[in-house]
Amino acid sequence: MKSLIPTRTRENSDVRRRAIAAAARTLIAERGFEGLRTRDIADRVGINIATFHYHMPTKEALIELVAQSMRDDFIAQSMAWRREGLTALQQLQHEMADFRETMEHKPELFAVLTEMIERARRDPRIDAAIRPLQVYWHQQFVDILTRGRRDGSFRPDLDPRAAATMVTGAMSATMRPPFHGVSQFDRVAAELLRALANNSR
Amino acid sequence: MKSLIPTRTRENSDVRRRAIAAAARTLIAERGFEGLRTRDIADRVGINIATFHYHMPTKEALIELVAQSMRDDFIAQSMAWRREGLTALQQLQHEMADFRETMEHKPELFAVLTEMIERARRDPRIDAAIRPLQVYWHQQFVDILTRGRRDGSFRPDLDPRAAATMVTGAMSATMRPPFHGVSQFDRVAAELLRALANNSR
Amino acid sequence: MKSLIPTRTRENSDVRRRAIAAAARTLIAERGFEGLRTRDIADRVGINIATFHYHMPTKEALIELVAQSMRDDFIAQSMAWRREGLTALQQLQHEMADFRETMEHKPELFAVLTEMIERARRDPRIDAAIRPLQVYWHQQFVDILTRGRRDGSFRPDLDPRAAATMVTGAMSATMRPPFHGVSQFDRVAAELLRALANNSR
Amino acid sequence: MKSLIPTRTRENSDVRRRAIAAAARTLIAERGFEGLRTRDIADRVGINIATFHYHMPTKEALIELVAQSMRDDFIAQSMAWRREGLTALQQLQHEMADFRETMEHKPELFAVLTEMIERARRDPRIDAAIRPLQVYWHQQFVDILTRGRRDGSFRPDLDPRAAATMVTGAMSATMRPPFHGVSQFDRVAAELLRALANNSR
DNA sequence: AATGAATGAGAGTTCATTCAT
DNA sequence: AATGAATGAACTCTCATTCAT
Repeated sequence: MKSLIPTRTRENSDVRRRAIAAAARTLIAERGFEGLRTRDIADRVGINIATFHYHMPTKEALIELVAQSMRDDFIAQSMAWRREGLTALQQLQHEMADFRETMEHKPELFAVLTEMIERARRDPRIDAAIRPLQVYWHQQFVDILTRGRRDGSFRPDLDPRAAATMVTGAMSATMRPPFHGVSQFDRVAAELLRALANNSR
Repeated sequence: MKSLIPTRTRENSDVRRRAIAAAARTLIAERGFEGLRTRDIADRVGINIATFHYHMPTKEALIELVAQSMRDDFIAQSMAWRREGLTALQQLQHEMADFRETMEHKPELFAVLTEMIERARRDPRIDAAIRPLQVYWHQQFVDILTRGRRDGSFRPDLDPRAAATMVTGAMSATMRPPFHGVSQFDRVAAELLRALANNSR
Repeated sequence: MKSLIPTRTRENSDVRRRAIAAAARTLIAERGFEGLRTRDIADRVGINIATFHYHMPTKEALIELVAQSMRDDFIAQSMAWRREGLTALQQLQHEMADFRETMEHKPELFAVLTEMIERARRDPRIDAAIRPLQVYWHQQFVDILTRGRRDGSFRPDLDPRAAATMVTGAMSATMRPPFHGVSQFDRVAAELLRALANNSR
Repeated sequence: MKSLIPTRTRENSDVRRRAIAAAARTLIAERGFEGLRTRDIADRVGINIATFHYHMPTKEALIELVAQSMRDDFIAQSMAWRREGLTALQQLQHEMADFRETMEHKPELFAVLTEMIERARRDPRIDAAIRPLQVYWHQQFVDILTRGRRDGSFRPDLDPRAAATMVTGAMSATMRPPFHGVSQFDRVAAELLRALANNSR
């Protein structure tokens, strides 16, 4: 049985860490890892730099925390959005709509994510934290495409893994300069649907 | 007769600038902008940090130089590889082969490029230097796809601009973690060709 | 019980700032602005250069602080020395004695002041900080001379503002090379008194 | 017998040195010793920094050259302005007029001079170069005042050396902030004349 | 849990001076 | 006599981290 009182501090500490991660994300989106300063994060949270380090041993740990928080949010989001009883095509369209939604209303998320992907190249810990997110997302498309190929809505010559990379790659391209933005996304999404469609029947 | 004692090399400014840009590229590929230190560049070139600043006023200027050198190299490369008298499909395959070639033998180039794209988000000067490269590359696919659609080798419902983004996006995805590498590229390239092919005839 | 190991002193910010200003003054007196180095100041105060910058954002700010501290000290001094119920002549003699006192026991003060005056020519912030000090000092003589002219102890044809400049200028001349020193001052002070005296009665 | 040809180079070299000294003066007037950079001087003269050092071994030597050039100019000026057959009072008025003239048309001269006087405090070589100039100027007033006291135009209780310091000090005060400018000078000059005048006859 | 003060290590940049031609 | 290239030594300032309270 847990103590009835102390959760207070535990919670507070956790609240702080979350606040720190959130502030870090905002700043990474604004200035990239390059311009990320622990002091700015502390300022944004409204705490002293020493207090920051009380909650966060090192900057490395912070970055890992951010990576984990990205992954957790993403997975949570995906779970929440999970729909049952849809055709493969419908599910694909939903996935695209979700992506579009995020692009429109939370563009910082993508900014942070792309920074992370870049950093993952050199930092195994970031790679470890981010990879599941990417793999999970990719796998969703693999599943959808496999199902859709089976039920005849997608091309029979489809290679699900390669096609999933094609889909995620094409969508991702619309979140990076120079061809980013929702209108670009819409045209690319439409093209993807045509590219996957089974025209032989 | 020249002195036998190996004097410190005195190169002309242009040679030095090129060497500096090259060293900077290598270091950006290795450590990203985040870990780029002017002193390391100077060391790599084999010059004093003051000499570095003799040739390069500021770090900002250096980064712009690198961006420009990327663009120039890319355009030069494209020109060199330009082939005449090919069908659209053949030309597309050549473009893909060129990409694969670079991915296999000069992977740092892509590492630097993706860093630049990230930075372009916040730095208008980098954006200005990099954008032509991206636009040029994209446009080549637009042209190929337009031609291929006309001659019937590609789908008639193709939206050349969107499809070009799809192609470049899918290819780019294979140069970033977690699904990078030539074998991935080969599968994605094959998938792209199937996705573009005109199956109706 | 306190630790026996002499811990690095932790002072509060205000004490440190004062110490920094004092050290800066000494160094300016010794080497002028030309030779003023932040590291030397830090060394003199016994702190790390980073600690220096914790208390002092920039060198510019430091110089302004020094200017302000000069002004504050000067005004405080003047207030402390203020005497009541003296004739104009007596007050003039007191002013001169005060100047002589400072010249003899705190010559650095004048060295710093003259450096500041020189710098004020190019730096509006220093000018703004130093000017009140100069104006205040000048005005004291204007007041004394006006009073003394009225009561007949000074020449009736006296132009108080011009004469005040003459007095301060002559006195200042004895704090700069090549004719500086107290013995020079004494002779000049005596000459000033004769020059101001009302010989017509 | 001198060579008939080589004077060319000698002259050129001397011309260069003079140009360097002139440029240095301008820059000292503009930015003080604090902001004096050899490169700026070279730029102003229109030569390379290495060429500068060909003509000028060190910065120290340059400063000494400037000091000497100031002295030489001053002495030359004084000689040129020397008038014969004037009363002490007339000569005093001429000296004042000359000062006023310089203040109005060559204010940089005073800016450089005051910088030099400040530097002389710490640099014996500058002191050695500048002192003659100051002594010479001072002595001229000593002579005038002595003569004027003898002929009855100035106060009989005049101490010529102290009074000369008073005169030069008062005049110098009008070339430094905060009370500088020709109108200030005019009032101070008038006051000085009244202060020196013999009112007893 | 929080903070003001402190710091080592290093960052980019500057500058008088020198070298080779 | 002139110069492009090079450099050692310093400079101001920054930043993640730690200490003492």
